[in-house]
Amino acid sequence: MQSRRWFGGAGFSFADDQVTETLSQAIRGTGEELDREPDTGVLFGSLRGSVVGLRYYTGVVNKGEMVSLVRQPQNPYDCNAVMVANVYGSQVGHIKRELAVLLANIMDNNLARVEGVVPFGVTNQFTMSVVLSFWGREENRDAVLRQITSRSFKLQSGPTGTHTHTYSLLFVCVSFDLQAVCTPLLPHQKQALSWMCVCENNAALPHFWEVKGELFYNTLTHSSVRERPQRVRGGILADDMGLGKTLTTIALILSNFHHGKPLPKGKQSAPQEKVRHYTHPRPFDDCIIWCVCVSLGKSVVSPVEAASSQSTDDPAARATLIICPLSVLSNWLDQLDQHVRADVKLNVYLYYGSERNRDTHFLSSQHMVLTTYNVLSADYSGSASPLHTVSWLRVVLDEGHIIRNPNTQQSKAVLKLNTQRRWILTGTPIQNNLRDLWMLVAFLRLKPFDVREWWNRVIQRPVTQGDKTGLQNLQALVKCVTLRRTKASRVCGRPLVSLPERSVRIEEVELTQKEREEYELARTEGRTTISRYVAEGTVLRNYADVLAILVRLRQFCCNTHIWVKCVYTHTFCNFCSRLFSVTPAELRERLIMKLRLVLGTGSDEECAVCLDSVRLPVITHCAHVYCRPCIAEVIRSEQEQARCPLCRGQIKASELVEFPLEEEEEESNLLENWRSSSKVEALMSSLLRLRSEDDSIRSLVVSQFTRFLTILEIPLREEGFKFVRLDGTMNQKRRAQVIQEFQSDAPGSPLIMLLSLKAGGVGINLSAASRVFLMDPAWNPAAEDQCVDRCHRLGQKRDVVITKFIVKGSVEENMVKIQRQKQDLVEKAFGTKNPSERKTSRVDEIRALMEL
DNA sequence: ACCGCCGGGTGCC
DNA sequence: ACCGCCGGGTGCC
Repeated sequence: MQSRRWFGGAGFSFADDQVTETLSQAIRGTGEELDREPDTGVLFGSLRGSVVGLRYYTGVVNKGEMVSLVRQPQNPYDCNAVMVANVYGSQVGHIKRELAVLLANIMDNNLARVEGVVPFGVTNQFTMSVVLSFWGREENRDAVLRQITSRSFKLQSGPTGTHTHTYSLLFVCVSFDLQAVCTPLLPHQKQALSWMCVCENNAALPHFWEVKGELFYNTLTHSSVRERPQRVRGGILADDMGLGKTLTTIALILSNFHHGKPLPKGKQSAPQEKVRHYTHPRPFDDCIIWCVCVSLGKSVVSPVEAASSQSTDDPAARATLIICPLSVLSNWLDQLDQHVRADVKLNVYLYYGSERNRDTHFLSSQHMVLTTYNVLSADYSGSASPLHTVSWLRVVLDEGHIIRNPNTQQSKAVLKLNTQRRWILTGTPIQNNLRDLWMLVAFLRLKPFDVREWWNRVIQRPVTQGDKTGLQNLQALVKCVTLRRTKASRVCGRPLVSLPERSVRIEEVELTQKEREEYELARTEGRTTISRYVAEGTVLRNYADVLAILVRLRQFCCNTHIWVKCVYTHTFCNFCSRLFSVTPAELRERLIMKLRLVLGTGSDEECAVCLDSVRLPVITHCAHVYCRPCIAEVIRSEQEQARCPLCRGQIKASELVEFPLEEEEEESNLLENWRSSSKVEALMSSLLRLRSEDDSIRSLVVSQFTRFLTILEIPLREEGFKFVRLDGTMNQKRRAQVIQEFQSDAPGSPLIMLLSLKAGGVGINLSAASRVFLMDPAWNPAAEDQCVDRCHRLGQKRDVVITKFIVKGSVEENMVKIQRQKQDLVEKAFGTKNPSERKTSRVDEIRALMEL
């Protein structure tokens, strides 16, 4: 098998797909190490070399095109061989032997990443030039330089040139009538629907492709392919929360079943029967779709190019698979009930629960199958996954930013689905980092950027390094697959939705003298510890302690009783000074304690590897918390040299400590010693005043600390408020009940919902509330916004008033300042900071918080 | 390959 | 003639 790959005599050309496929696999790697390569290396320099043997291969390259270099240690003619391939994985040639020795050495020892660009294109059939640039860690620069000069090559400084391009815009106007959806679509929803239909049926390639003679030319990578590149059939619907992404998607499913034709309406066809007859006029018969392509200042009006049916499409595929977080499953069912006409028989199957029907024929025969990311990845990890066997017409990822980390099982499972059309629904396409977007691009199979290398080289690195062209390329790329409107956007000069006003007021809370004394005591203690770390430069190494101190201060601002005394004494008196002079059992116990501290209090800690909130948390011996899969991947790839990404301390897989199964909290203890606090009083007086003024107004009371919510239950009961509670510990069924109860306008339904900030994050609709009390500031201002959006959304009839309680002269005031800076950053820099910058800004943040 | 390299043919100018 | 030079054959790794 292996030897065959390199077998080929003179004059023999490799045209067969098998080889091409193997090569592209070689470039892509196994998929296991997707996220490992650092994008942050520095450029050591570049040198000119030559590619030889062009006439034996079929890969096409153009002037300025990027190529990838793939080591071939098994090559029978030269174990130093370096193969050159174009963006599509077709082999172009080999690096000339003498140079290959050098590259092999550098690549095999991981001294630098080597990237190739073809400066002039192909001028003859035998050889061509290639500019090789070397990227790596600063500490490897000397070694690389030595390698290069010792073999009498010369490294030039500076990068190779890039090109700019302008892109044409696409405007689409559609008018049609939807018969199966009983809810009239708002103008912006119709616009989204028509855009989605065009994305699914239009065969035109994205604008960064140009037809040049017989070839297809990619203006971003400067590459050409003979085969028409597979276009994206789908896209990203990235509208703000509450603009009706769910409804629009339901309308899409009903109206665009096959090649722009709708689902049959009325009587349902038998499962096996192919749907050919439409008993009603098809909405698209009355549909006028015109594209106005504005290109270089000239307008051309042309009908949308009809979809050329691709031979690989399974014509029998008709089912749409919807994947969503558990928390919004019920929302889909509600919306279907609400918006689909009663006489439309839509086969919807909820693929959830242990009794789910795994029969693939059954699943294929549905119109819609609803499931969750967890069910999908659970199926995927087993043998023969039903969801991966079905040939889907369409897969929709709801809250698609869930899969932004490509290392997770969920993401891997999602990528392996077999479908013709792909959609991502998300309100927040970029949350932390540009990297978030890659996974979305990969899911959509936006060629060639679904291969990590091209994404990194054309988009990620240029943008991270502040290259304007990179940003333009990114915008062009995103634009061609994304529709994003905010509540402030306008259609035909009118706002998309006229939502009621939303105002924020900050209520400053004064601590009582006793509270102030306690707070100051804790603060002084914390400052001493942290300033020691700052002086030693060990803030990150002692991150868990620092967080613990901050959590403690933040909790003191709410109510001193949230703090669990025993944790405090252990953590601060024995533990923080020395880690290693204890027995393994003690160490383990203390690490678990820290882990609980970091997570259990509800602080929204993020994993420094995936930059997402921590999932499956583990703690290292140096007391840093990561997702287990993320840190396991680091250890797997770096083996014995594995170091903690935050403090560079040595880490081993065997020394990762997991969070033990959730123990029941001693709630009684919390309630027995109950005492009020200034913040509790401030909230209660607001609520009482509100009730006396208008007892129909409902409120969300939001905290990051679930224990604080528990504390608040006491005075609420005392004052006779009817309330419900929604937090992360509740299962889906319970959540749905609670939300329904709160949203219901039946007499005696609750006026208040106690909501944990995280649980209030995505998807749910709490439009019954028009008051939001944010009890404590969050690290991440976007989390607060998202939470407020639960009620400030479509369906909200009243003006929304948000009250933020901030304790005067406390860490909370500093958090608010940092929040503002973060907001600026997001607006300015598109939220693209690389992890090392993030880490330093973390230290700065901590110093700002503690006024050090 | 409008090269470099190899090796055979050749050999004053 | 154990050289230089010429020109044909040839050519990735």
